[in-house]
Amino acid sequence: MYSMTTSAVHPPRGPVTRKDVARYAGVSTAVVSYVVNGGPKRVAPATEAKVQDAIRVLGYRPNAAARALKLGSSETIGLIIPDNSNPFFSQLAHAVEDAAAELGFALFLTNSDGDLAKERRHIRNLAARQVDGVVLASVLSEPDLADLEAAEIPSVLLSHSERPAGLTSVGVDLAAGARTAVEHLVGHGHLNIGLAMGTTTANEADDREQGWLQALEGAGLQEGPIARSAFTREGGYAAGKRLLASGHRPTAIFASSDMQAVGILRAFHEAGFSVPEDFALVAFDGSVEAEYSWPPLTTVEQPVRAMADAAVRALVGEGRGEPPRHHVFPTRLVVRQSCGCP
Amino acid sequence: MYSMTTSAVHPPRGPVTRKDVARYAGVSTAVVSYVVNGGPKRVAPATEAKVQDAIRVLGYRPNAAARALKLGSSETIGLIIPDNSNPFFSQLAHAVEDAAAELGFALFLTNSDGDLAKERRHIRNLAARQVDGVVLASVLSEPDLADLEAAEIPSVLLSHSERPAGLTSVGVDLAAGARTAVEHLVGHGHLNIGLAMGTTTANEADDREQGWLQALEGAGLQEGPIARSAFTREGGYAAGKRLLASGHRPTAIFASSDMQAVGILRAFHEAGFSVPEDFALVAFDGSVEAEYSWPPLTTVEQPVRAMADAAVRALVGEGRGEPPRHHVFPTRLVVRQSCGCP
DNA sequence: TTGAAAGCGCTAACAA
DNA sequence: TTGTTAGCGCTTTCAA
Repeated sequence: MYSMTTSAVHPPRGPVTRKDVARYAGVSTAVVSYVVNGGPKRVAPATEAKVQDAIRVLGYRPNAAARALKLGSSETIGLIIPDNSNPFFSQLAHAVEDAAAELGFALFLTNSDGDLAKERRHIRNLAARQVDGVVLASVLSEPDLADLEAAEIPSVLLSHSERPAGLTSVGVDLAAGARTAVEHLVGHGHLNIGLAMGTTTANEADDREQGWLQALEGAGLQEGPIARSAFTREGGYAAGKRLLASGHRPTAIFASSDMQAVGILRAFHEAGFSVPEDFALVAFDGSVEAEYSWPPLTTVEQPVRAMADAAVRALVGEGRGEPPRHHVFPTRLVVRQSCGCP
Repeated sequence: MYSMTTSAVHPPRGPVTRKDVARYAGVSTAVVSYVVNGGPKRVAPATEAKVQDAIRVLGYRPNAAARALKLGSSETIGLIIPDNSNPFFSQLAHAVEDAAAELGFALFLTNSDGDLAKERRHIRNLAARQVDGVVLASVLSEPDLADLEAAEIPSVLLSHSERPAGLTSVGVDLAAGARTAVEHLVGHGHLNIGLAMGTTTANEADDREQGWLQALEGAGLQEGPIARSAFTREGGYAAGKRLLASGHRPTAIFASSDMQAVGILRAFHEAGFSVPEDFALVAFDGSVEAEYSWPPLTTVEQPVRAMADAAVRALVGEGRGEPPRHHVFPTRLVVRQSCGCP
């Protein structure tokens, strides 16, 4: 008789499960689990070898959904940003991805496009997907986190300097950063320093404006003209044109984002002006694009990587479960040429 | 006796499950499923109302992990790109997210940073997470998809013009795009047209170089100088300096990416040259940054949104399950000022 | 050191 | 139209 006594000759149909591995290795499914997860029980070296072998031979790959169901955690975090095509946010997303990956978490990326309804939908969706946490760069300073709270999903807010009540957040000191920028302009001898201020859908105060004001007051200078527009290249372009047309034309401008500064640069170039000869310009964010504009932008750099680390750690790292707190990071003025420095 | 006959007075401890809803609404769990998913069986309007009510009152939210386990699909796709801080890829990621969201899929974002080992790790990880498909902008033209194949996860390659054997891919006709760009430069009367060519980790031929060559040949022109460097701003900067130093200095340059062109612009500005007066420049990609450089870049635009749509549809939309094919999209020359046009 | 088995929450086939 | 129920693949307690 040559009858087969085992059916494990060819890999089983469909995906290989832990059961197949157990059968092939001649152990129980529990042991396979212990081997795969390195615990919680120890396994005899010989047994472990058999299991590892079976895993390799069968090409076994654990099913994350089953694991997530059992554990109640998907080892995943969500990120909601206004727009991944904005270099500041794309750098942030990259950093958050890195930080999450280091802890074994995958990253769901979503764009709200500055749309409140979309933001809310993404929050809902992420909650339903049982993410272990969400990093939210909201269009509002007090976003609606009800869905996350109901699902007991921790969240951290990004880029808010004012302390949101009872929420963990990470950001920079916007006012201090802006002040440094404007003081630098004052140091160059400018007396009429304008402001290109970004606005979000929710028309909230932004500390960068305060910082600008404080620096002006500190130097005993009058308020320069203000142009409000979106935090984008287009917004900056429009603001630049308006500033040019303003009755009391400034000799220097502080822009509340690199993107706006890039737009302003374009408006000035088109009008035949040079920066920094005709106008000095200092921006905010410290994104890569600022380094490669012409002239390279002097800008207030946000420590994106550190912020991302802090956010992720607060969510799923050692900071998990700690009481809400606001992490403030220092900014750094990166001096290039747009301010008038050589 | 006042004993309670039901325990549904206050919401149950822990997360609300479909069972709680069923109990509260006085129906079976199956009915709850039918209501939540809108099928596969019809439910009487009155019953449906009761269930909806229970869902609202209890604050029920379906558990995606359980659903994924049962269905064998997580309604999730993965995206692997070299670098989300590169505007071309960040726009692509944004577009892929949009396209996926339209179909109810969430997006895992991962960056390979041009690192082959990292790319492989991400592929593995996405496979383990049972994504329903992955869009891969690989650093290689023939990436290692073994893990995806073993898990029977469909994949599509992005930005490859040569047809990868047996794989679905989407990209543009690089040679044709490059040809158009160079022909435009020829039309401006340039006789010595250089090339700034990007290189990836895997040193593979790129059809943009062919296109440049073809246009030159077609016009009976000699080959201009070539500078090879990374597809980045830094790479372009280095290439720009090399081109400037080259013995037979070109009067026009075709750059294989917007980022390189931005770097070249910087190199030229620093050396005191103007574009397009001293040098004409045409780039490739059509990213937003090209519009706001100075001067604005004439560039070969890739239809990112359409490409993302095609990729996602091939993965999880109507294209799913169809035999592998290569989707080629046409490029469009966006004429701005860097080429010498007014 | 290993195994048996309960059960995570959901879907859908089948029964009523 | 509604209900019952068998798993999906995994982890881990409890027993051996």
